[in-house]
Amino acid sequence: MNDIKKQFCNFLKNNNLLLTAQRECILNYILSTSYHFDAEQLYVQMKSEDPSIGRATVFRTVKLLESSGLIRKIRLGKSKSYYELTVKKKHHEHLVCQNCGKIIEFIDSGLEERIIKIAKKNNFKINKHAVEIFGICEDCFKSTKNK
Amino acid sequence: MNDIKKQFCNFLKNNNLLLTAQRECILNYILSTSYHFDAEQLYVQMKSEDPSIGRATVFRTVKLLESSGLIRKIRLGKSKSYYELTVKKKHHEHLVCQNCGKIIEFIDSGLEERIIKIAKKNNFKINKHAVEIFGICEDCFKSTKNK
DNA sequence: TTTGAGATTGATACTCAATATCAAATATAT
DNA sequence: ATATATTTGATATTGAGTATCAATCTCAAA
Ligand SMILES: [Zn+2]
Ligand SMILES: [Zn+2]
Ligand SMILES: [Zn+2]
Ligand SMILES: [Zn+2]
Repeated sequence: MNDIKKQFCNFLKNNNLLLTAQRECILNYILSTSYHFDAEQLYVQMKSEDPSIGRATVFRTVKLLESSGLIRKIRLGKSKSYYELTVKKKHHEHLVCQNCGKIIEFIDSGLEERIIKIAKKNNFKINKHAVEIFGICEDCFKSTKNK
Repeated sequence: MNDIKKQFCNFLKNNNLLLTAQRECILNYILSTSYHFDAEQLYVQMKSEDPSIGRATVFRTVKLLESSGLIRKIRLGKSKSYYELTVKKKHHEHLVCQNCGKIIEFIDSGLEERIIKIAKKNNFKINKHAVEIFGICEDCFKSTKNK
């Protein structure tokens, strides 16, 4: 069993929860993909692997995975929640193209430091933060100009 | 008619829309308050002033006001959308206490500059951005420690 | 190995926020 | 007045997520 799975098992044990077949199956799947996903689309995927799995179970497991810290919720400007692994990839934020929907990830330590400073200045015990930038990506901008 | 109202009227004219009694009434109300609100709570308020107003009209008008740039959408970590005036107050971001729900507004020009730089570096034509910091406020943290 | 308390499941119904539909009412231009 | 376009409110519908609950599973203790 790899480290990430162990981490989830520990989380489960610490909370008197069990590692069930469904939970393991979902964990395996999200570890195998490494991009943004939402609970409904994860349900459809899991359903195709095991038609007996229920929607509620998938939604519940996504919550558990978020509580465990293995995934984090992102919004991407939509009404539903998206999620991404917090492990296997550095912490980053997102640029969202309002024209084509493309998501560009970026890492900016200056930005992260500023956020920590702001929290400190306000005596705020920071837990998480969300930074999202919306606009028009380079490709979309170019193709608009060409018209 | 004040400047802000004129701005909304221009927006309406430019889009072949009319300034109706309902729209004016809603505009007046949000100009008179200067804090975060959501569409449903605005509807309840407007209903109390004019019981004949419909929910759909309020939700539609909130959208119009957002398109016009007079208000902007913020999330505050909830599933519903909140809004706030973009005029009469400097652009700011939010700290959200996950314990008591308190919202702390802050202005940080360094943060704003970084965001603009990041967009530029990615050749991204920035339109808007969202920065929200979640955690525990000073008061909540103190009262936790005292236990 | 049984037993039983507690955890988990999937089906279903439900909530909540927001949107779509549409006929009636308003406004505007001629 | 008449034709055209916009807006309205009631209602139904969607979309995302949660609550309920009887049936099932797990596992430690007897
Ligand atoms: Zn694009
Ligand atoms: Zn990402
Ligand atoms: Zn607090
Ligand atoms: Zn604010």
